[in-house]
Amino acid sequence: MNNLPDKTVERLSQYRRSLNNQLAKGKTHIFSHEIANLLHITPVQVRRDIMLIGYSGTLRKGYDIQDLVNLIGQIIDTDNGQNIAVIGMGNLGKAFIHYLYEKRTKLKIVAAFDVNPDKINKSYADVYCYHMDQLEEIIAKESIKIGIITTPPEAASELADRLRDAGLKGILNYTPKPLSEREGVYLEEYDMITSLEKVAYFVKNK
Amino acid sequence: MNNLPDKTVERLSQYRRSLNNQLAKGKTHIFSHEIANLLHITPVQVRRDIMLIGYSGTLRKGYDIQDLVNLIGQIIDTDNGQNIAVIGMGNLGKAFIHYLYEKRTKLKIVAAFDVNPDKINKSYADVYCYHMDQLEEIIAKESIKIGIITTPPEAASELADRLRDAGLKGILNYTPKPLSEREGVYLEEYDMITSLEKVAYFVKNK
DNA sequence: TTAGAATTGTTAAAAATTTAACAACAAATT
DNA sequence: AATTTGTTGTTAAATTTTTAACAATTCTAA
Repeated sequence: MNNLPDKTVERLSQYRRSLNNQLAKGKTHIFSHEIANLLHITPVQVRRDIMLIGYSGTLRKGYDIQDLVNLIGQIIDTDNGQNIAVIGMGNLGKAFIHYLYEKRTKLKIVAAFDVNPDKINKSYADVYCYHMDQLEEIIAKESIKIGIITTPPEAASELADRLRDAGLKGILNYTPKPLSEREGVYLEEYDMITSLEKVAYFVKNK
Repeated sequence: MNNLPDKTVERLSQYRRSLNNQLAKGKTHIFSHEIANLLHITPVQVRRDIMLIGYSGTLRKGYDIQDLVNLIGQIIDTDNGQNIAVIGMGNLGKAFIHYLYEKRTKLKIVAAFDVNPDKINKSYADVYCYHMDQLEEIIAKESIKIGIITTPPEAASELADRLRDAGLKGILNYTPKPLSEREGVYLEEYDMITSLEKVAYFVKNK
């Protein structure tokens, strides 16, 4: 199950969350068009994605939600979960920590880093904040594999080097300054202003 | 200039920011491969995007950065800018406000809303926070056209209705619960956990 | 002054992603 | 029992997005 299209991977994550919500409501089965409505995509796309991961529903009864959730978990989670660090304990860093707090997910934020003494040596939503100097030490100790960079943009590039050298395998860069690729590190960029400007453009032109 | 591909629109926003950085460094011209390096995409893609917006560079001299910035502005900005509201003054809402603070952009966050008395009737980075009850009133007064929803997910759907009824044309939904489409409102969803899970998947499988 | 190198603009090809079409079949209805 | 309806799984078509290829042109240097 290692050749899924990028877009399918993104949707699997979304399917799982919606499906978990449905489970919580006591639903046990769901049709492709119901999933599609939840995420406002098309039913075909849902069926196709589900086909790609090799799951089969029951005709006229739909998909067993629990089974599907489990299978998606097998595909996108690792067995023991993955440990994550947040670098930069600003609003955005806190937002991430808060987001994952108490969520049933295999992804676990196990450390935060900052340089501001007001933030260091305290916990926020059970995540302890260390001084940036301890980056390498804590990454090794906690076997952290993924880092979320939420510092000011000037710091990002040097940090990415340190993270790579410390053995991280994935970086999610939330600063507006794009990073260059580093061998052996999967890099995902996200820029909040781009999203906003995209909305602004389509508001203007549609 | 109203039929640009989605992906091109996203990149234009990124080009502009990088180009402004270069301007600030005193550079006046830039080659397609330089832009490409800054954003780690290919030079062809840069040239193609620039072709699509109808700009021409000078052979062997590259693109005039200021001209290009101006043109991108004409395309993705509106003449008088667009007013934006942040709904939900949590970490994420604050992160957005902070992000846009003092940036030279036509997008302006002119109001924030919350229900928490600790947050209401105060300013954060020059953005005043109102009680949610005043939503319609302030949207009308400030002619706000775009809303960023950063509340807890339970509140999102009802809010989207109120925003639509109040005349908003674009919604950026940052809560993990996808909204359904509303006639006449451009909707962009973004989910932080999806980004993370995507990174986790590719870390696992590559 | 000619040859070589660098760079744009654009058409065409390739790759990725989405959508359509429909056969297969289970359940519900007549 | 036959017909209709609803739903999946999948192949094929369509669309969108990216990449390749290269002619045209300008600059540099021999």
